[in-house]
Amino acid sequence: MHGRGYTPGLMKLRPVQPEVDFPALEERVLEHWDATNAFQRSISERPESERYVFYDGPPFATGLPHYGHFVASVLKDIVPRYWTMKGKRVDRRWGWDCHGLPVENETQKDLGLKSKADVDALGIEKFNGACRGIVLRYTEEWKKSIRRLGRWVDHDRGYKTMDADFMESVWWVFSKLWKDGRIYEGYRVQPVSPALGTPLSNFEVALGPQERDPVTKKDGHKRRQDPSLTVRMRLEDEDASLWVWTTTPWTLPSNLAIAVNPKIEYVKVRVKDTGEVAYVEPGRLADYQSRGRIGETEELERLPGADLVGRPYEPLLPYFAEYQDAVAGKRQAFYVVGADYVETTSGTGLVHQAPAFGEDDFQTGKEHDLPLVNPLSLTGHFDSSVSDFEGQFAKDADKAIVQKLKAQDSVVDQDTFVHAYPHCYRTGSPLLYMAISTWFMKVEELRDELVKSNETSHWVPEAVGTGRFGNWLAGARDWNLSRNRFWGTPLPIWRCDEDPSDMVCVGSREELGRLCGIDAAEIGDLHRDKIDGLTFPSEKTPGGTMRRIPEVFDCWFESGSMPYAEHHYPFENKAMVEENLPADFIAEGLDQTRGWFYTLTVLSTALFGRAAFQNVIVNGMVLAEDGAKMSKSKRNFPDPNKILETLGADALRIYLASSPVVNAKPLRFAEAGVQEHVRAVMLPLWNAYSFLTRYADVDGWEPDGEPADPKLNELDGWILSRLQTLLGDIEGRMASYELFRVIPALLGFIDDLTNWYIRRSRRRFWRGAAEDDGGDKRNAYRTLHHVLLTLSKALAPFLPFVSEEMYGNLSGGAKDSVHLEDYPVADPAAQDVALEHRMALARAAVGLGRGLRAKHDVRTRQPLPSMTVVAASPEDRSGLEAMAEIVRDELNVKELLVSADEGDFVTYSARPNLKVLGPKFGKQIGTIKKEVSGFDSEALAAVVAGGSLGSPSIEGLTYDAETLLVDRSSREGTVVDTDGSVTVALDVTLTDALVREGLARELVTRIQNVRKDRGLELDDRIEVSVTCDGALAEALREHWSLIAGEVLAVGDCPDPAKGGDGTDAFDVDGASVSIGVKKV
RNA sequence: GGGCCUGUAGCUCAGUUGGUUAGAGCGUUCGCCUGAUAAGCGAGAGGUCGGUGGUUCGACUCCACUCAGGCCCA
Repeated sequence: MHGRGYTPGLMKLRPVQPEVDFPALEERVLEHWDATNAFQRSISERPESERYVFYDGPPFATGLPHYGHFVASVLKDIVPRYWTMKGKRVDRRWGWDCHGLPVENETQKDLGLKSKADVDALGIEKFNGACRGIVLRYTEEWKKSIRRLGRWVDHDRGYKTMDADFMESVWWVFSKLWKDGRIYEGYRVQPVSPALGTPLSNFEVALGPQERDPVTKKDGHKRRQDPSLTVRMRLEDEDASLWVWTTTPWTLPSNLAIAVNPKIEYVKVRVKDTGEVAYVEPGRLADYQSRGRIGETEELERLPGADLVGRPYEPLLPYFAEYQDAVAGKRQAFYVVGADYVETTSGTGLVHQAPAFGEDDFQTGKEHDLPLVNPLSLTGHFDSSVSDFEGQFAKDADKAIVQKLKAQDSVVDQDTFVHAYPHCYRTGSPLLYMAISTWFMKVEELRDELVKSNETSHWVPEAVGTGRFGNWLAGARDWNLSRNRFWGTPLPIWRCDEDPSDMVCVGSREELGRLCGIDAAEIGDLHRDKIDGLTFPSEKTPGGTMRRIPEVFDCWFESGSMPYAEHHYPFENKAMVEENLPADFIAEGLDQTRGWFYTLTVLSTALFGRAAFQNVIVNGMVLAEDGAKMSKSKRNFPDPNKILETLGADALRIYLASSPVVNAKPLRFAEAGVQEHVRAVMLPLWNAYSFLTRYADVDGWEPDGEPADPKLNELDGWILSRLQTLLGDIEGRMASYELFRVIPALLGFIDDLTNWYIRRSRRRFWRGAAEDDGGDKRNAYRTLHHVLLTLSKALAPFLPFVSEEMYGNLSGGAKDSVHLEDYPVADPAAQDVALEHRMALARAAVGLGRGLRAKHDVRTRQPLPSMTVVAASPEDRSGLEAMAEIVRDELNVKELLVSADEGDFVTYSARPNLKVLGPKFGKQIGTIKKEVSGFDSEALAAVVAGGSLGSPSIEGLTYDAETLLVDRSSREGTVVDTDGSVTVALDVTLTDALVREGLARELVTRIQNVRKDRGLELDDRIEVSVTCDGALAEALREHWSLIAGEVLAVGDCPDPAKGGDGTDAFDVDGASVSIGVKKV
């Protein structure tokens, strides 16, 4: 990058300014990657024997990428980059999901097609051509955004589910299931949009018009008014009727049974006016009567529903009367059945059953072996079996049906009924529920194996795998995998037009060609428009012609086939695919639990008897900042591309990767959150990097390849040890795929590096070159260089851009890209736990000291005579003594005293340690609390010293260091503070000499500020003039050499009485001073 | 309607087998430090841990019910 090539090996560091434009830097890095072919090389330079298998879950390209895709993409980039640097060969191929209803809907809209019939009229070929045309219309935008995000993925060798090779593999998958006996044809009651002439998915039903119920205030389907008809069905074995209620008169021609609840009580009544005898549920009868729909009745008998079960009745309408006949000694239909679902909240308590037109009816029909009659086409028109209404639309036929029933005196009551009812999301017309022929995969029989193979997958978070997904597998139902649509992979079933049971499942183009007697090479595309016309003579049925059934696959079947189909398995790459099952890693959103995760698992288990993936990270949903769904119309979220352009991809990546969203929780996306990561991570990191390069430049230091000595200076040893600790943390967290725990560890390290290591080491770098420091400065450079270079590698998977920039400069271009490097391995031997501990003590002491200064209003520039640190353990005391220099310097005190006895500074109070005492003395805790609060400081001092106290009232209880928690508080009137493990006491006595030294430091700060204001370079030398008097003047004279050294002033002490060209005036503790600075 | 998840400071989130005074970051107030830093440090204010009831010596934590939101399924 930066337009120059790297010379491998060590070289002078390029000085880097603290001002930085991350987005511009990232653009340069992207160009560098392109120029060096870094992505391809990151794969090809790793051995084929070390494969790490990644599957990309394919998105639809019908919309633009949004934050949800970004989250998944960040995960799908970090993990493969990490394992690549760990030496693995990680192929990453992009995938596009091309089929499915969203695409068809979009196309229908574009072409102005309202219904399935319109599509038929246009022709499948044209329609599919249009679908193909729009599927990939946003791919360029996707490629651009994904590239800008820094995700490395191969688009050129990507797969599309509409490619003929992919589709052929899907055929193979299906044919394997077919051969294994896992496919069957069945019926399923589905919502049908008669206007579209097609069944709808539940998803589409939910898209339909919604409205709030005025009574229950709950959202639901749009409400509509339907006819409410109560009819009489005449019993065959008694001169009495069954009263039955329905809101869908058009289903009455298909009535085959009446359901009662065997457990509830019914009555037989005589209507006084008419003499009619009828059965009905008594509560419902009362309801009819209270509304004046039925006159007075006389109760004849009470009986449980179970007594009605089995009784035969006359068909209401004649169209399917043949099912009255007994077959094998059993009446086929037109009798009363028992069904637990029958309730008494509406109707008559007796429910009309048309098994083809309702889920409950269908299930009841299945249980009682009722026939399935459906006289309606998918467009809702009666066929010839219902001769009186043939050709009429079902809903339109309601009136005529009611007329006919009235004419034959079958109507008890006619009314209207308002209820929530699903409507078509595209045409607004009410949906019809009817049993449709569909193709199923047997999944229920596979449940145990599914659960077993899932146990071999590592889920992040774990609870999704065991809970949501595990439960779903355990209760899995057979998978309806056919759709009555056009743009999809056709089901490869050819069926004989003479004998529907004569079927052939085709598993390849070659097989189809052979059957049809054409050259397989002529069969290119496999979409419906190309293959529906291919027929062949039946082998089994003389004279029969085999034609393909019209259904296409549920597109989830295709995405679940992706591990095989992306490689055109088994037609190509057979051994490779089989060796690489299951995948090492996949990642998708929580919404895919029942989607991709499920279909991958089902197919892998059915085909190969194992899980499809070893590790999976599940991400949560990205919401808008207001907690609502991100919505284009509401404009409640910032443009993703704009975030990338203004704040940069690195910041966005770590914002997402460290948020709860990578642990399957919802994230409220906030631009301020991204900004915060620029501030908290990117800038400090950059400033540390800039610090090193600028000082190295000023000093003429160059990386010399020599390792830093951890023993020479505690600070160096400490940060080197902390680096190892960080690497160990990252290693563990990446091994368990807990990415959200990586960035916080990094934040802690960056804080240690910038706010302690560099802050404390500043003077070591600043020290004049001539000064003899025993190699301390050189060691500091070596240390910081090593830390930042190692960090650039460790951060590369997470912050691929800034780490590339840092690596390029710090390594002298050892490799073309940091992403071609090996990941730094944590070395436990290089950790110095004791050193980390004593540095933590020192930092605690410094923190307390700063707090005391603030509390007693003594600024840090004012030197103080001494501070005493008290620690109980000898190890801590010697540790603090070793850190005395650092603590003194940071706190600006002349002397650091370390003491074992805190008695002079603190008083003790105590609480019982409930965790220890609770289980043993449960009910006596109240007494114990009272006793313990009575102990005075001196008594407790004995406990602190290792002694013990007996309990006055409880037998067998002694209070000691284990059973008591001792609290410390500073003694009245002392300048003391404690955080429990460390106590510090600050001596705030001031002498005139100390005051003068403090003033000298004030002068240093003022002069430095003037330097900064004038824009002088770090190493510019200056002449200083100062005008002041009194104590300030004395301080100036007394400490001139110190001041001059700090501000890089040359010459003798200026005469404060003379002044000179002083222009910047300040107030120091009420005294005025003016300062002039001139570059020499 | 069913399954699962979430609800803790103004905001984003931690909170280990139940244990005492519920933490962090951001924001806010006051003070401090600063020639790497766009930063940093210290102190303060800010909480009925969604609600109700239960188990227990003790509940943010366990149980039941309930309210609100989310994902999926029906």
